[in-house]
Amino acid sequence: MSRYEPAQIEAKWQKAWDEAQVFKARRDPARQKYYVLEMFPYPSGRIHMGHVRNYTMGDVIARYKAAQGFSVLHPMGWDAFGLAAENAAMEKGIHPGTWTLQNIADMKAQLLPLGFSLDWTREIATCLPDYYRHQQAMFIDMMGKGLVYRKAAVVNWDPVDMTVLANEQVIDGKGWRSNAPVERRELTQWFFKISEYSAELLSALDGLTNWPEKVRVMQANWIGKSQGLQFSFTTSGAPEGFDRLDVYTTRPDTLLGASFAAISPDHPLAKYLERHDPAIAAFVAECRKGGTSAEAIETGEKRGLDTGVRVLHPFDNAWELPVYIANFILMEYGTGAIFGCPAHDDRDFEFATKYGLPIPAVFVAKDAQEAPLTEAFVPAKTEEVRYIRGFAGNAVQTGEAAVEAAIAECEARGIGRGVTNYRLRDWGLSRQRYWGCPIPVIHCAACGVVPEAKKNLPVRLPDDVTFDIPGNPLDRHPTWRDCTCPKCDAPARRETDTMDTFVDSSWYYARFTAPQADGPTDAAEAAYWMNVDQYIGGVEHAILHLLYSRFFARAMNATGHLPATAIEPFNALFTQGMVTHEIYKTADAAGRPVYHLPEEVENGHLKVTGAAVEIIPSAKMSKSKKNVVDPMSIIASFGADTARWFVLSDSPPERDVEWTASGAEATFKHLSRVWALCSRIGEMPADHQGTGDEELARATARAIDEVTRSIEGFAFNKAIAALYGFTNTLSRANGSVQPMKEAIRTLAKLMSPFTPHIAESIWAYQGGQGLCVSSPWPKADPALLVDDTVVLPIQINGKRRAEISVPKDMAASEIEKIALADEDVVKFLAGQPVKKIIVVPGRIINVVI
RNA sequence: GCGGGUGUGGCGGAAUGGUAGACGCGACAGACUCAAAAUCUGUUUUCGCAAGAAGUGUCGGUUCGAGUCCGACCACCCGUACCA
Repeated sequence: MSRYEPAQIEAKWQKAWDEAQVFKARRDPARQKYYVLEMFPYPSGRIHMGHVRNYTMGDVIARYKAAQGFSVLHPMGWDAFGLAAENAAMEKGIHPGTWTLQNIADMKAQLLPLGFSLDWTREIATCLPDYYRHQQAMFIDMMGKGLVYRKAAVVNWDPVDMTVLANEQVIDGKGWRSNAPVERRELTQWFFKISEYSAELLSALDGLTNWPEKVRVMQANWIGKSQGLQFSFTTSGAPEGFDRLDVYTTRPDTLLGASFAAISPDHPLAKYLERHDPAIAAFVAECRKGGTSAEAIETGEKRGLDTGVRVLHPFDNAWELPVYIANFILMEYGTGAIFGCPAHDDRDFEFATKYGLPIPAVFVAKDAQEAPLTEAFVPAKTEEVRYIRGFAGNAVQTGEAAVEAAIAECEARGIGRGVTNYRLRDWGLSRQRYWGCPIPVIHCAACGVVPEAKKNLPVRLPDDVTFDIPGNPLDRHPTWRDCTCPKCDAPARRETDTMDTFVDSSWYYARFTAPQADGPTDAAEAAYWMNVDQYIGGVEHAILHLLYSRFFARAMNATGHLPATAIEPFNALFTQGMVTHEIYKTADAAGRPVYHLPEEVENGHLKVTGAAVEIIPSAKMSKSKKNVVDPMSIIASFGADTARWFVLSDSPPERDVEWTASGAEATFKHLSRVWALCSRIGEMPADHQGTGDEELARATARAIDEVTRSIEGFAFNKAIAALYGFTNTLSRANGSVQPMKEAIRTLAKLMSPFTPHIAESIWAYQGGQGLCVSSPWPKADPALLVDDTVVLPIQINGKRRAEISVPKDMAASEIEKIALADEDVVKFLAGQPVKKIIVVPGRIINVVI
């Protein structure tokens, strides 16, 4: 065997796999299927270490499951619509489609050398009409099922560029290009009725036992089921038509601590007053400044304005509360109006203090006296409190029981009713942008809003668009926009909004099961391949993408595109950590920050100019900060197997990992050692009789066991540690020829999910049958996994003082005797009486004195 | 602000409530070499000559025994509905 030259062997084996079509997924009813999917990439143009890590994990699972005999589906595609393409169009004058397709080609060329076991015949790109026509058809089907509707919603509006901004494009409340203060503006937009599934999306989380607990908790909190009281305040001094003010509260037990009521600036009452009162109009206008994100709203200064309107406390009509307009109240949640109880809510306390409102306490800590509060008293749910203004029912209750009692009592008094509320809002899918899936709807003066006829699908994006002026080019494209009504043939206008790109990624997993089907899916293919058995991706998608996908699968079932068994599309989920890197920063003459790629920097200085760079510790790799490590240079230097092994070797997959290149070189050295070991074994004389064959067989069994269990548990770093250990054992072993060959073939097979190319070479060289990739996974002989003796540490008062070696199944009483007779133990006891001795079989002995 | 997570040697990390630091990197020493690189062998938590002591972000608790469980905090990361 010659030197280890990855470039040569990797190309050779990739060709061999390709010719044998080993990764082509075939529907085989005789075999159990396994569908492994990694979150498909956005085609930014370059793959980065995060991609390599994600796809290598998926590839390890795919190759491992194939070796276990499963019929594996492992596809890849492109989440190809999105904002970045339009930004590129504006900056570089290149068409978003051209830019995207070129990026796809570039990224695919970078992915191929990594040797992933992907079925490229199923490749899809969401920006192609072949894909989005089915999305449009499903949208029309969903309209038919009442899952789509229009309503007004707020967007970020850049008043200078006269365009809608994404939250990402709002920086410190200002437009990223214009630098103008952003305003919140209402537009009529399209929505999916995801809220119709709130209860089910929540309860079905219990069944997702192979999802990370944290993701289920985050989704549950996001859906946010709450039990509360909805009731009406009677108003006083309010304009006509506003006799009552509906509020929703999860804390009706604190109703007697009410100090004020507050409404959202988008509340109908606020809008009415805005038109009639200049002071209120000025305040509401002020509230509309800034972006729409929850973070911007919640972290901003809490401000309010007394409207002059009063509401009457439902328990006492003589008790009036002022009604404020407050900038932190969201119209989307509850009724867009609240009552404030400053004594028992931090935000209300801050508000009441600021505006000089009373702060009456409802309860105190059990043994405390009532005293003026210096901060809100918000006890943990279980904490015992003493109600001093409680109602009859909750005076003896705490926490949730008090809330329930309060609801019951309010209902009995005819004040409101108990209501289950969800925080989850309907999914606004309208985007005022070009590079997305057109919403297949036509606005007709006579017929109203009409879905496009299915025979006219796809509604294709026009190619002749320009990005020289901000805004949606579809709006100013008359020949595309003008059309005829599919119902009455009258001249009509096309919807110019496109779909949120989350729609594209909410059903791609289903499309992969039949990427060439005439409809969105094929019933037989979907029935065989769905669900995804293992889904792998970043934890940043824990809520939105995964929740939208869960909703969409249900919608596809409702519209006949997925079977009822596929409404939870992902059987198991694994969330991987990010790949991070230092950021290298200098400044230009004007003091603006300039970022540098890692390869431009050496020992804290720029290679070219020698200028010192500022090193910002570590952050998620992002193009704008230039802290991306290009995997291609590692593949070029050391090969794909090194890159694959290294990204999985040190860190647990769910944890963030700081990229360091030194480890990559070390991995290459290790693979070279394996190669040399393989040569050495291959050159052994055929009749060589060695020693320790029994121990080698035990080590082999242990390696099979550890690697198998580690892969099953997504502990790839531990699988690799076990492979290091086995390699070290094997390189020190001096066994007979056949056992040595057997051991290294097993090593190759165990390595093959991680480093498939070198594994094939070793397999072939050591006389393995056929291709390594198609060979079955080894099984460990259970008899070789158990040892006859165990070493037991002996603790004295919890500190390790000695150890003894005893037969595996020795009785505890025997172990006690031996332990107490141990020389070191006797020395440490120094004659003191033993109070207690704890023997944990097979584990430890603790002597308490 | 709110929801979720993470924190262990010089570094990445390992450890069903049971020997803290597996495995790897780096460093150091030795072998080989005229020399270096490469390779191989060994050492490597800290303090201490040793015996021993301390030690898993901080403070407190439960336990025969805590990195692991509980409570309070600190720092950082992710998400926060138009980045994907």
